[in-house]
Amino acid sequence: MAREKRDELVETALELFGREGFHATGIDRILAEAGVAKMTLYHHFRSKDELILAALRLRDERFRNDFMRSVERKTEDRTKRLLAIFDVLGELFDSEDFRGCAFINACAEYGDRDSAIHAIAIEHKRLVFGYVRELTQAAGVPEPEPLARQLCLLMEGVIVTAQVSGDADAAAQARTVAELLVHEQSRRES
Amino acid sequence: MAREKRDELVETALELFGREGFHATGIDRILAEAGVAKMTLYHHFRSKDELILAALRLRDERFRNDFMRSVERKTEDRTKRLLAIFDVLGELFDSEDFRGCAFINACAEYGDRDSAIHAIAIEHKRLVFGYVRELTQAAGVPEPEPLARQLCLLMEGVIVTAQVSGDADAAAQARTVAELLVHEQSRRES
DNA sequence: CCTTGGCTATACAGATCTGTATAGTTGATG
DNA sequence: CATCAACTATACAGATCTGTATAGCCAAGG
Repeated sequence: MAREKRDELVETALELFGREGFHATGIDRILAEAGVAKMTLYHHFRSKDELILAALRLRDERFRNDFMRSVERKTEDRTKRLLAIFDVLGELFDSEDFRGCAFINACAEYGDRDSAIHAIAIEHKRLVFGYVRELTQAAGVPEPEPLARQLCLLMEGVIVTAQVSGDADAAAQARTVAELLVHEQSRRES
Repeated sequence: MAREKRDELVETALELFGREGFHATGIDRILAEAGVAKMTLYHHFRSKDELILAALRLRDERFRNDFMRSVERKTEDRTKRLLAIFDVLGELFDSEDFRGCAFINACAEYGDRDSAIHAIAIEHKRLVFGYVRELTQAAGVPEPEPLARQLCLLMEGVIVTAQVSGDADAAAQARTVAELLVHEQSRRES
């Protein structure tokens, strides 16, 4: 039972923070939407910042799971998976409530690098990079680390472009660049 | 004289919005820092949002001017200018008060696409893209438009990565990708 | 039955926010 | 000198924010 209200809060908070932003979303709004009393919130969390952190932790876990699963379901071919990354991102943008990367947005509002909120964003990006590097390694390219970094740069670019300019086609653009990068690596291999 | 106080306000606002964020920066803070009375602000601007818009307009103008000038000073070679983009960005990140792209950050806080603030961000990105397309056209590549889009994706990726993860080296990574893209185009040309 | 712990409801403290009202100051220009 | 416009100073309205204090409900488990 202890979990239910807490989870309700984090879930609602994540949605509202994503839709309206962190500062713009008041505690009261979250409580009303979640149907939870204020004292319950402060029983589970020390402050609003702690709730933000919990929401971002959930987002990190959920996003990475969904992302990995989606990429791996696209194809068994280890090389094609590197391109599937951008197909998965492209599908993400079709959702009408897409509001960009929650962690990039968090860094926009909490720019201080010492902030725990900013720190969790850094960690999220590090973990995503780790996964992409696993993919490049599995693909057996000669230089997996640099390729992973390049792909991550493209990913960030695609996400931001889709968010700001609403250009869902950006994913396809990035995919062609990724093809070139992968092709270049396999050329160097031979 | 009319301009001075107004300019002071916009200048201070731009700096504080960049450092702390838009919602997190109160009017009173801007007034104190600028040394201006509150009534003066509301004489020049109808609301805080109008001040934000003015600050972003200044930012757009200033950024694009600086950016274009910097790129063009790097080299006269029209093709190398496409790579110089990323050298210029890399230098930007060295500044310790670099807080990412003000327009990406604005979209994080004002996610609604109908918002005037979001709209000015879209316009900024459109103008930057226009400049990059001019560069690719001047370089005489066979497909200037797609190349410009790809370069812009990389630019966004670099900016965000430098902001979130503090990875100033990202610019160099992006540069190598750009080299490959440009090289590929000149190969297709022949 | 009775205690305990999670949850609710309400009220409030104290700060901060945007925006306004009012009255006074200053400085350039006719 | 007089006027006019920009600017200042102060106070305040009204909303909203985070966080706390207090008191009570309700259901599960010994």
